[in-house]
Amino acid sequence: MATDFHIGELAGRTGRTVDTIRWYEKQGLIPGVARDAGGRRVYTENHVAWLDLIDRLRRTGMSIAQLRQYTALTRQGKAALKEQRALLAAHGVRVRETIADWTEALALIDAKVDFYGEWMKKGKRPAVMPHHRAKAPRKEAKKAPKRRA
Amino acid sequence: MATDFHIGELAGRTGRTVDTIRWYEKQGLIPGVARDAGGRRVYTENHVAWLDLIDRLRRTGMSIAQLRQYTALTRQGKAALKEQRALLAAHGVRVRETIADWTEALALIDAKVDFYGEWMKKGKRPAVMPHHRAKAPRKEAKKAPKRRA
DNA sequence: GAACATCCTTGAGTGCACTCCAGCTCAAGC
DNA sequence: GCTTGAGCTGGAGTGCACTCAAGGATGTTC
Repeated sequence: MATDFHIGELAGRTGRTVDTIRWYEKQGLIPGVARDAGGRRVYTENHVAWLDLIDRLRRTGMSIAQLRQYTALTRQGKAALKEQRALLAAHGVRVRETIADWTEALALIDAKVDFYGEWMKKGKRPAVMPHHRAKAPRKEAKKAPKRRA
Repeated sequence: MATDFHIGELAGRTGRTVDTIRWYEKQGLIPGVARDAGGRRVYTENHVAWLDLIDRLRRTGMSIAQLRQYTALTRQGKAALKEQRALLAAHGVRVRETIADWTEALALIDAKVDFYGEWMKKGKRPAVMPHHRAKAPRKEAKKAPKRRA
């Protein structure tokens, strides 16, 4: 294929940095990276798609360690189909839980916003900002995203 | 009030560790902490509610820095109502965006799970796992949660 | 009044996910 | 054939949010 390319282009097309891509590879998240005569990494369209998937999973909270597992499974191809499916399905469950958690948080946030609105309008603190206890005091649910840039 | 308590109980009731609570205070996230004769921190029911709110905000991706800002505003009480509301409203917008993002990711994950299911059933790779390109290649959206315990 | 739990402060250490740097090689353009 | 740019490796550094440890003081229980 004449359409293969080097790391710079992959970085440009996937929105991550060259350093991150190399680091991902070292972490075992990028299978099938060839080298050209000069020792430079050569990528294909498949790598773009793969990085996009990785990105989606990362952004929904999958850790590098889990991604490494998943990558290892895909490397085995057909032989590990069941595990691949299971891993992704389990992640789907976690994502659904997190969405539910965040949706619940949103209700509290919106209620607080309204509360401030009332307070401002009336000039005095409204009766109740009802005790917004975390519903499951001991549940120790998922933690928060980190955002950058 | 005879119902006030020390840091250990607050930790127990809010699900965080004693160290974390002290660290939060140092970060400016816990206003109105009194001390008893022996120099120990004394908390009230309000602190439980406050920590629960903090927790909700943290878990939906608000950084310590933003929480510090918000805390500073609430310390000003009525005087900063508008800013308090604005900060929370802005956070609500980010939460909504993230939920949308995660929901979208979920569609991809479910599609992949189905894809694996088909593959397993048919014994051969289904025609398309359509190119799951990230819709906005350059958008650089929110990053992922961190989970622990 | 001795043991033991709980609290205090200061400061260092941890884990994760990058991110940057130094010093080098390689390829392409002029 | 020399500069320029992109890529290479190994390793150190960063930012965030805790987490732990050392060395003491205080309070409670028997």
